[in-house]
Amino acid sequence: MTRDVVDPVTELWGDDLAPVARTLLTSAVHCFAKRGFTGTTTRDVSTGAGLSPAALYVHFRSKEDVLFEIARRGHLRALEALAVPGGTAGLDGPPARLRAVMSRFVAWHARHHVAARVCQYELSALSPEHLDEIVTIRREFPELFRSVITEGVDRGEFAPVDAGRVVRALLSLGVDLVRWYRPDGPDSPEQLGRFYADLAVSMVSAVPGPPAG
Amino acid sequence: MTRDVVDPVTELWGDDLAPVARTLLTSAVHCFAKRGFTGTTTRDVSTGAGLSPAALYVHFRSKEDVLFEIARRGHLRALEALAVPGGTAGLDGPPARLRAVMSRFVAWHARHHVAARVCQYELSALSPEHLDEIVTIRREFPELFRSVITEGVDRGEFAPVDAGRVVRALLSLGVDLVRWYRPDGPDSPEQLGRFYADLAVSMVSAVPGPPAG
Amino acid sequence: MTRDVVDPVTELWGDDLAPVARTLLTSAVHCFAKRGFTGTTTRDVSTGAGLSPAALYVHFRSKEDVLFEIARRGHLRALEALAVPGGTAGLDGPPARLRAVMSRFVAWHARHHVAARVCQYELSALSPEHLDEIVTIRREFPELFRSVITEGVDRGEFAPVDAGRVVRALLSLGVDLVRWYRPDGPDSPEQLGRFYADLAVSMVSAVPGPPAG
Amino acid sequence: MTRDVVDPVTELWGDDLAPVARTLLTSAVHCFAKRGFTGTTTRDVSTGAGLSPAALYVHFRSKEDVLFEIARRGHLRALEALAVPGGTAGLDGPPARLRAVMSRFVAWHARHHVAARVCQYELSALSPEHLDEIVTIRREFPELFRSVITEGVDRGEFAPVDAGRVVRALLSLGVDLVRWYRPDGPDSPEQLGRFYADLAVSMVSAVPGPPAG
DNA sequence: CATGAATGAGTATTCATTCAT
DNA sequence: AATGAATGAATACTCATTCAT
Repeated sequence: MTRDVVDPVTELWGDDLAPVARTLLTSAVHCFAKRGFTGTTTRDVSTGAGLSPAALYVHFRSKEDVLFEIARRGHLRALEALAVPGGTAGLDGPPARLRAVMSRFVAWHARHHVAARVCQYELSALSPEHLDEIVTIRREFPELFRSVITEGVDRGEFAPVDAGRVVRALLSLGVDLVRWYRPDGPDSPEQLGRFYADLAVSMVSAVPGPPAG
Repeated sequence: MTRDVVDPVTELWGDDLAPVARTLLTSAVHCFAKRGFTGTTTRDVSTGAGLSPAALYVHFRSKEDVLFEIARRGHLRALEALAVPGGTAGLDGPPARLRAVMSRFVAWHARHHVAARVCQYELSALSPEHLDEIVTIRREFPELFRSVITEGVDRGEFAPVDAGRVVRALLSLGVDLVRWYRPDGPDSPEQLGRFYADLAVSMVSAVPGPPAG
Repeated sequence: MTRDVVDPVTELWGDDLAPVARTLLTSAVHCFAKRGFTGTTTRDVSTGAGLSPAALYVHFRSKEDVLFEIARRGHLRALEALAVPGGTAGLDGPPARLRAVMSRFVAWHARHHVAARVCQYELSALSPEHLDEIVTIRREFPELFRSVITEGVDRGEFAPVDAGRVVRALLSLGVDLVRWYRPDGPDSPEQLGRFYADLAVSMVSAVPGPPAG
Repeated sequence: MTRDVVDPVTELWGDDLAPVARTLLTSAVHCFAKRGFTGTTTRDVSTGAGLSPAALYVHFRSKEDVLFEIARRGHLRALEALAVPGGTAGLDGPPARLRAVMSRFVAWHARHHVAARVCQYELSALSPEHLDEIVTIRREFPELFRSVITEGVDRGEFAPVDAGRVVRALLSLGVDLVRWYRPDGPDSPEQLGRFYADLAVSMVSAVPGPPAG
């Protein structure tokens, strides 16, 4: 049951990358997360990987390219985490599906809070072309949430909420946790996921509301 | 009847600062929000204020000192916005008070989303001493929310929620919106505040929940 | 008998200067002596005199002009100290005159070691024209020594030494002491002057020498 | 039979330094000697070595570090020049040993007058730690002279002079010459050394003195 | 006379990147 | 593949000097 011995950062990179390149990306994630993209030097990244400053350029075209690889692979991995094999098809109805999507989204961001910080806060350092590519992937996330919400509303299982606003709120909860989550805190990624899934459900439930007078 | 002709950034600075110093802070807020602290040059800030690069040092000790002044004044202003004169004393009960605190918190962050971005995302560039000073101010925010939540729970007007987790979620919603809020979007700061106040209330309401079986 | 209560630096400036200008020169001497001309800022000089940075330019044309005034007045004062009223005319013969010149030269440099350091080590920062003016004054010093030595040699009262080389050695002794002299050391300026006068005499005395074989 | 084709500055650095580092030190010596440490820019040093401004930082940590290396190596070399293999052991008695030490000290300073100027006049620009290290080395020089003088006095071969004062005078003669010595002047380093050795001997010889009455 | 504000020209140092080895 | 050396272009900050008040 020792599922979690793997470093949450290292497990993000695929086999298509040379081991040294993966080491560099991992070092870059830690550097970018701590000091930001502009606050990190290529020397920081290289020496963090036990290499000379020039080594980075053997594996990547530029510092920006390193960020792009992190962002691209990070976003794809997060998407995979939501669209698990079998998906939410087997889940009976919108509430269960909302719980599933929210808890997975939150748990992934908690578990990968270091890499996710880079994916959420450093995108503005990307070149326009690279940014475009990432933005295209990112559009999937609100879409996933939106489809669940609208289905629930349409079916009458959710209160008639403004889907766009609720989706933004749900995404905010998942994204902002990379700013404050600490693995040595009280909640495991999965516990936090369950709690936030409860919040999601409460957000789409009818609320007594203030006295309508 | 144009409600707000004043620039939301400029109105943050007090009369104790020379006009030129205020112009510099305003320029710095826009620069830091767009490119981050390390991605901004002192030249960017100065020329953004219509001055020579050296002028910054007539009014501030260093680039970091500029950030500190923004963070200090920004946080104090945000706190003022929550603890308005008269406060929430006249409001009848926890639900109304929760609505008041949440809507003000959210509206302030939406209205001041540019400055707030700097206050939320650039603090790690502060010196340890300056960071300490800001962190001390920041502790007030969760405290304000927590007191409302616990009172509501104690009185039985809220569901028996985990106050710490709920507070973190509420703060997250307010904070993260500085990442995506655009004033030309569909919601005014006040509208967004009301929507998020509704969400806050739903979070502390008993939820039908999944059939407890 | 309280002859020496006056600050040795302040007493260098004449009545033709405004009191504030004298204060600035005094501050400049201390700054230049401690950090060198290039290592001193005009701000150092001004604030050392209790004034704002701009005040310096009310009294002097430039930082270099301050150095020039120090050098000019310093050199003239040193020259005055050697050519005392009555001079060495009343002294009977070259040995007594050599003692007089050397002891005065040394005592002046010891007493004014701070200002003298500036006069000896910072001249290269002067403009060519100003340097010329100072060099012209400086030529008097070796001349004074040389005339005493050559007279002693001609009269047969001194050994047939190479006057040029001896003069350079005597000047060196007087000049270099500004590098190490401390008023709280064992020797008063006058004591040091007497000791170096003895050395001067021994330098022009016939020495047993190494066995001429 | 051209005696010295090697550049007196370049020969100071050891084989442990990369050739480029030696070139930079040589350039720095010339710059520091001419314009002083604070008056020299790192650009001056680098371009004086035929390199770009950034190249200095490939080989040295800072401008101050360059000065430290010059001072450290310069002082050690000067010490070596005095304590030659075989030393003064074979020399018969204090007078010969005094001549040897003084002439070597003077000749070294004359030959290396450019580097020595930096070693003598720019030490105040060193960091406190580096200054300490140099001061420790410097203490050897007066000690070397003092031991010769006191031995001569004790044996009765020198007049009963005040060793401390005489040592300071001898060091002054050697040090101050770096201020005025020019290789194209009348004296070669060795000639000057011999002349100053004569002066040293005369300083410790009984002098007819003024009639003791 | 004195100064607070302002600035053009630096000044030490850094950094992303290249390239010969 | 990896690196030590090298560099052009910054980058935060300084400084001598000016000027309106």
